[in-house]
Amino acid sequence: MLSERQRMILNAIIDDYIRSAEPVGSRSISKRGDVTFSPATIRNEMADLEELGLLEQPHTSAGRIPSIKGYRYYVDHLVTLDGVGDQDARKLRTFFAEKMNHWEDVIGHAATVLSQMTNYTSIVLGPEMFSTTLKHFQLIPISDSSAVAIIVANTGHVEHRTITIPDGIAMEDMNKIVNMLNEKLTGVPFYKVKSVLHSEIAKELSRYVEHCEEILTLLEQTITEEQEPKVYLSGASNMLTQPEFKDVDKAKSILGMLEETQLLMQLFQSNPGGIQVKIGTENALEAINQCSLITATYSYEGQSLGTIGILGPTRMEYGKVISLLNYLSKDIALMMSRWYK
Amino acid sequence: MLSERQRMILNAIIDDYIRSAEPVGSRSISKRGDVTFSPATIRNEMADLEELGLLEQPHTSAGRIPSIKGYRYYVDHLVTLDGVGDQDARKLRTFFAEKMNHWEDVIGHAATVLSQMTNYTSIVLGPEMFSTTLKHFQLIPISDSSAVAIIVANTGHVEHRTITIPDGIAMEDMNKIVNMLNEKLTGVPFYKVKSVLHSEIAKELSRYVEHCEEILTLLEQTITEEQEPKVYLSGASNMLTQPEFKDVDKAKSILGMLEETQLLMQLFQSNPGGIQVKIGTENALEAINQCSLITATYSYEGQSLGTIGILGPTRMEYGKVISLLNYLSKDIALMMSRWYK
DNA sequence: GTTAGCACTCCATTTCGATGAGTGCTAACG
DNA sequence: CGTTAGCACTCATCGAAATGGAGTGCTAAC
Repeated sequence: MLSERQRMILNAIIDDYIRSAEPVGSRSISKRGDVTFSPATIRNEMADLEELGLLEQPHTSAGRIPSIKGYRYYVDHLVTLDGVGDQDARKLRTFFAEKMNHWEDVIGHAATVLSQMTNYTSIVLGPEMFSTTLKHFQLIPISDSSAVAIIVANTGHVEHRTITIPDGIAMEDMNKIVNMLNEKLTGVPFYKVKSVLHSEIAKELSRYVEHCEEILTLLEQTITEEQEPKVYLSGASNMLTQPEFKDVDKAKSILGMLEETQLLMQLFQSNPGGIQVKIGTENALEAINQCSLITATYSYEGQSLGTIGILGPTRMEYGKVISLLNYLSKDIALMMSRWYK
Repeated sequence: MLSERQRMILNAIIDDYIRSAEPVGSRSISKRGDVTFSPATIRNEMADLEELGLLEQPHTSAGRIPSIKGYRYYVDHLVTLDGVGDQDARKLRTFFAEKMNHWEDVIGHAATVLSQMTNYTSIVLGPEMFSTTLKHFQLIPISDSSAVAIIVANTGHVEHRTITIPDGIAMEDMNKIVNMLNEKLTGVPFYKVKSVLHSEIAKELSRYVEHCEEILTLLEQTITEEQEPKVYLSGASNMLTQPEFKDVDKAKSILGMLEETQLLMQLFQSNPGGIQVKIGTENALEAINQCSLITATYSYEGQSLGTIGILGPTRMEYGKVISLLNYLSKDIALMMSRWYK
């Protein structure tokens, strides 16, 4: 348990370090105004905080910097949520006022705004269709042997893919089945589509359509095919403004990682809802062991749909970012419900 | 006009410099084997080449590096197209063998492969719908006041957007019009849609549908709305491996630029078809004045559809990249025709 | 418990000279 | 006359040594 004074000092050090990116000395803390003790006293406390593992010393004659544990304590107990500034709020309002055609545009654009406002990197996971329901399913023939399958969800989300139609299958038969599927599957959540298909539809169809099995399998694959949510990335180059990544090799390993969509999705795997902060080595990936990742989920009708996140150096403006993500995730939810008023 | 010997020397210098990224001295050229003159002779020629503006000297006691003009001469007269290596060819074959659902996936994936094979940054402009024709148009209602419009092109390309339906317009009326549009517009190239809409359809409809004007305007907007081609970017972090960008500020200005889709599209504006090489300051954007951009267009049925490009330092392996882009752009065309055999 | 004072540590920056790669010029060579 | 060997000169780079200064830990006094 820390004393009040220790907490003040820890807070002051982290604040300073977040601003300056340089080890903080006892003298500068003493001069800040909010901690009115002499440098010597502060030095003593700092030594204690270091013993507790909350601070570190790059070398004997330097000031202190926060350790991972120190940041963790700061985030859990000390950080003050600044709220969203006037300017940012205005920016967000104009952002949400913009008319956008695609669901995905909203999310993608949100990523851009987020990275611009924070000067960090933003990573946004697009909505998953998993929990939504099927609204419409359709095949549009393109040539003799190929067609475009279009799948619309109740959220207005559209998926489409090109499929190849095997030889010996008549378009008519396909259409019969598609019509049937539409009747039976509309309103069914995607995660149930597969079972409904097998239990209710398969037998009924088999009577009056040739090649039924084959067609059904094809369509089933088409509808249920794993559709990984899209990942939107913005402001990756902001990483380069951080002094901790002025070393090109470090920067490269992070930016390289950011290009691999697969890895990014891994980062977002544990998804308990609400705001989550992962500091330094708390992150699974080694490439971002010097970074912190703050994530928030956005939801629609109580269902968590996707995640928005900010990646920055461990020396991140936690207060600002947490407030912002909180604000934005709620606003996105709001916007979605308005969208389908 | 350069003498044969000068061309050999210029070629040798550029080759060496592309490999090493360091100023090339007369001695190392002399030792390469393909130029059998003494260092002193080579020095004389180098001085001449410098006077011609083809070479530069970072400082008096350093070797020479190619100037923009030097690279230009190299690309126009000297470069040997290596062809595509076995390994790369194999990689491309497996790439094209993969089954992909979306048209866009092919293009996006091509960008990835391209950047991996070259270790440069690849930029790919997705297919434009401009020159394709309309195959199918449809509205799917999502809620009382919103619907998803789906537009399918003859290439299998799908566009969709969410539209808001104004109060006082019945879904029925909408559907009538949509059906009509499908009849009349199928097979019409997108760039003609607007005029056909006005000349052939407007008057005919106005007779038997209420609110005709309003609906038509809405749909027209929906169909013809500027759809900027998507930009796919891959391997941006490869820039950081280049010694010329070890300075973080330079790297930042380039990577920052790469994040702005708008700017990237600018880069691709002049689009004469075939392979195009822009070296250093020949590029419009200042941010890439130290880079070269090589682009190729890919086409379908004679129509140029989009562009694939490689961005790297001016010290780029021109021969390799040009061969590769040439190969790939043709393969994409091939693939597209096979897709709709 | 707090603070002033002081010796000490160690990084960062500068300075300086040595090193060496590379040049331009001149003179000799075939 | 083209080519080449030789040589003095330039200048970036590297390492060692010197300097400065920020910050600490400890002790003793308040």
